Amino acid sequence: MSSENQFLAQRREKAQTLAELGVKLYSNTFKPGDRISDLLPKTEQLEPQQKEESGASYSIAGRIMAMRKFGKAAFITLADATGQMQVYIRKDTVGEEQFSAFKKYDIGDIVGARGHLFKTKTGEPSLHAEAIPMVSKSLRPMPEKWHGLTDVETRYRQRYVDLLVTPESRETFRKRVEIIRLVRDYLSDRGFLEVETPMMQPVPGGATAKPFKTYHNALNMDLYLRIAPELYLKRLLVGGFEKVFEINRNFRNEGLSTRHNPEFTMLEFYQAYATYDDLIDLTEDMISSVCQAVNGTMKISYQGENVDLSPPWKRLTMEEALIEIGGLDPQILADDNRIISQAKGLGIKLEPQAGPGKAKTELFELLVEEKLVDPTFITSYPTEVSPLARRNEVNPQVTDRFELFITGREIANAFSELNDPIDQRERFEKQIAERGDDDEVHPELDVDYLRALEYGMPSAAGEGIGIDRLVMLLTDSPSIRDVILFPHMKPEEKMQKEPPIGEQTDGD
RNA sequence: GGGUCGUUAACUCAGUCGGUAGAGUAUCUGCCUUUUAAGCAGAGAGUCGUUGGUUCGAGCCCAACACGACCCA
Repeated sequence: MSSENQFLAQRREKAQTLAELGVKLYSNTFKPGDRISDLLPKTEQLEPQQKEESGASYSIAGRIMAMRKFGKAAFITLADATGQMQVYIRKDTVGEEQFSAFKKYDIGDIVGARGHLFKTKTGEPSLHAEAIPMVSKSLRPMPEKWHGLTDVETRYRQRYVDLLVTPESRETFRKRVEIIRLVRDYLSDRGFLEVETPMMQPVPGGATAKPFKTYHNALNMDLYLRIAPELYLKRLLVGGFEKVFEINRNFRNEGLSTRHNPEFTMLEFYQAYATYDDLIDLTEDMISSVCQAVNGTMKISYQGENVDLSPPWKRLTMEEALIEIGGLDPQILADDNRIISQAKGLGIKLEPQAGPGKAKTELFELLVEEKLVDPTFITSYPTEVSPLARRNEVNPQVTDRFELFITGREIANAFSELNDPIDQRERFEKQIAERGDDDEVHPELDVDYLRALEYGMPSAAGEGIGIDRLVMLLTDSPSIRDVILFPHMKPEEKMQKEPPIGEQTDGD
């Protein structure tokens, strides 16, 4: 017998034995009437060794997480979606036939249990089973009960196992669901319409990033997985919807890291007749209230660092941040040439066409970003690095834009939208001229978007929030892979060699 | 793309100076009708990530590759 298959073979043999005893291995007739989280409170009044007076019968279903077998009795720990409960099985209760079948049950099997409630000698709430039907036979061993699954590679690749044995992981993904629901409700309650715009786009726009390319056979055309929904959402403002949002996937064909997955979830929302100032207030209120709802507090800890999300949040212009936090000399900042040479002097590589705005932004990323632990809005981004944002009326070198930083990371990016079609066309063309030779980024003029603007888009402000990063923050997760159920991984080599389960390769 | 670290039983991990591969859990057998990391006795389980190299001899030394983690770009 090959060692690789020792456990698989043993379990298949047991399954075979059970089948011969007349046990259905994959029955769909058992329907649990109760949830474990509902039963546990019913045992609260009971004394040790006391059974529930009514003697009422309950039924639950779940996975066997642990077994403590005796000769003619056993305790098993059963887990359903709501919690865990101990089930007591004894030969003289379930009968000889069922008990001998039960002896072949394994940790990992999904079973039903029907019986009455009681507390054991030690006060453990338990269900005394009168029946313990098999629901689904497991053919693979579960990870060790005490240490659980700590190998991160296995946790990411086999998330189903991780979720089974890692309560923290289940908790993180439950929180993720709740965070998204709260954000959705927050915006819906304020009159935003949730919409869906194309994920496959002929011209990928709305951000500077490398897109994934695909091909539509019937239409005989290239398409790109979207890098942002922005340009479509703003078309909807042209169409007369005044508040819209979308929560969905964006795709960027770039490197992977603890903060980057090739597909990630983005919230974008747009509000007509609003400016970026209005979105500062909304963002502060939304994120802090979501945190309060999910964590019960606004004072959280992220990877050992204390973060206070209580409003109001700090607001600084980029130049103020460079001076106050980055320690930059205001006189250098005021001089275009000196700011560029300062950036180069600190080892920042600037492309030849890069101007002072780019240099300031790079200096900000180097000197300031990681120091912004408590939430901070940074405003007055250089026009040079903000191709879609509206210029400031007083100082056209900067835009009416902010980014929100928490724990040194960008969480949100927002601006008053550019709705002058002439200005927009010029900025696109300039961008393309600068990026024209960069096939990977694939800059292209979105003429339909410009046509839409020419019909007239109301003044508006829009914002994007990286949902994965927000979830990381609110669940204290160090890696984006901890908040994405199935993060992208290279295929594992051995999966190509491993024969499918049930295929007998040994010759006995 | 570069650097550092890791990969040993199903899981969690040891493995000394290069000299026959170890433990706990899990599994199997026996005993055991209130245990809870149940217990007691016994047993089985390994392509040491892969491929080469050095060596009388490699889990250990060297090289390349694969996958992963972290840091950097």
